[in-house]
Amino acid sequence: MEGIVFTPVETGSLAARIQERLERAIYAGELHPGQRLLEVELADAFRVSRASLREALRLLENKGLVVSVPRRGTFVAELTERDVRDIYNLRVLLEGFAIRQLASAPDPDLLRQLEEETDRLGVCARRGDHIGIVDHDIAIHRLICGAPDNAKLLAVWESLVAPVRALLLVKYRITDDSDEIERGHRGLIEAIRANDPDLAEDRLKSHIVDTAELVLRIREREEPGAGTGNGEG
Amino acid sequence: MEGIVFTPVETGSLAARIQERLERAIYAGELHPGQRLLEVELADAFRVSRASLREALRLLENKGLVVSVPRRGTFVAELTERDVRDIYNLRVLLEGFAIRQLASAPDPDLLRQLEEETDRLGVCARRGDHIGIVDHDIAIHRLICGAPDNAKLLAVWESLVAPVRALLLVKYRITDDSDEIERGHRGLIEAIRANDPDLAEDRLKSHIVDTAELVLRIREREEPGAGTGNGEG
DNA sequence: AATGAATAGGATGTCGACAATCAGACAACG
DNA sequence: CGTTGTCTGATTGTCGACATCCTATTCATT
Repeated sequence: MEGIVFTPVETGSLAARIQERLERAIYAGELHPGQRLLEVELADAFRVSRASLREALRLLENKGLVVSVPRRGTFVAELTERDVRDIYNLRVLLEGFAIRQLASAPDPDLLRQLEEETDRLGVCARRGDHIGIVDHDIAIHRLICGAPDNAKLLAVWESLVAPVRALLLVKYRITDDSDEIERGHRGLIEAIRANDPDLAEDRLKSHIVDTAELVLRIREREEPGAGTGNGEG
Repeated sequence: MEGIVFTPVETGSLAARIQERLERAIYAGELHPGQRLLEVELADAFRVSRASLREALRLLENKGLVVSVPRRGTFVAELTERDVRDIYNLRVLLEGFAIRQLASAPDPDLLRQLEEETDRLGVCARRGDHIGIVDHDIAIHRLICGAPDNAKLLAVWESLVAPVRALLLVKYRITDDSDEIERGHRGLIEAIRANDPDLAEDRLKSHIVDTAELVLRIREREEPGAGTGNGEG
């Protein structure tokens, strides 16, 4: 009876399930940034009442995937170039702090988990499984952020994960150089294992900044007219 | 038509107003940490429907003031010692980053605002106005966090402000050494104006850590049996 | 032609009620 | 005596409908 970890029991909760469906739809691009989400229409589509759907929208709002303005409606969140920069700068700060602590006192168990995720990341990369790549990429960075054992820090990081996921999907839809993808993360682990906080932080910073710049270039190429979205919700 | 700042138009929104009332009640201690919030009871008290009240609870949940577990109910959030440490460590990270940027390139206008708030802080301190002290204390740190001009960073900081406010109320209910309160913040401004990022970050860090330790001591003295609350919401 | 008001349509805000589910108490059984 | 099963009261989850407010069109006026 010890060490056993149970998978979370089906949370049920209509709102939670709807929230997940909508989240996937946003990631899949079925719902475009800026698009208005009509409550009655969606409630009808999901065969639920507006009350449940509104609750789902609230959950989405907490995750930062939609923004709702009173009496005006709810819209799929738009990420301006500024938002992207803000998010990545914040990631540099948070994850930099985390990886620095981790590299100062490497935890063998955590290192093993990091390598496992990176292995899976490599498999997905070679397979061209973009969604899998993103999942494992995020999992790696989540592990890093969990290192300081600061629940609040992790929670804050999680609040950024939704837009980050959307951005990574954009990135990996274009670039799927499997070697490059894997190499970047191996370098991080290497620096951690080497007990070198400075190197780890530097590599992490480069890693994140490079991604940000790449994502911004892709966005600019695809949607030259973007950047007029709202900045906050 | 420039420089004009409009006061936020009456948001109306029943849920928002209820949320504010509940928030104040929590700060005032009328609702104890861990206390269950019955929907029907509260809805009845406010003379609104459960729908509006549930929405208000969701808003509170976003602010981290309550935690709700599905099918079990909603409870006033409890802060464990661990939570306090996590929050203050995170503040050190966020505000340290912010004040470092600010001290690297001091903005005269921002400095003026900081001094104004500190003046008001001093007035409240000498007057023994605890709530006012907390308001201006928070306002000062909010200004600092706004320095990097990173909306996400500020948003994340705001997500910590509710528990921080609650903790500061605890602190200033005990210690109202008006000189000490004002001096701490003057030191920060001084370091910023001196264009000394290292000094500014150091002083900020001490300032925050000292507060955290003091708050923890007060809590321990007042509620020796605390610390069994949940850790996350 | 441009501006402003009045109106019609539609979407969100709010409400009260029903249904599903959980906590606790109590009884039955090993 | 401890454990399991059942029942009951209470509370959250969900629903459909009405009220309120916003948007956009239309039309009169300058």
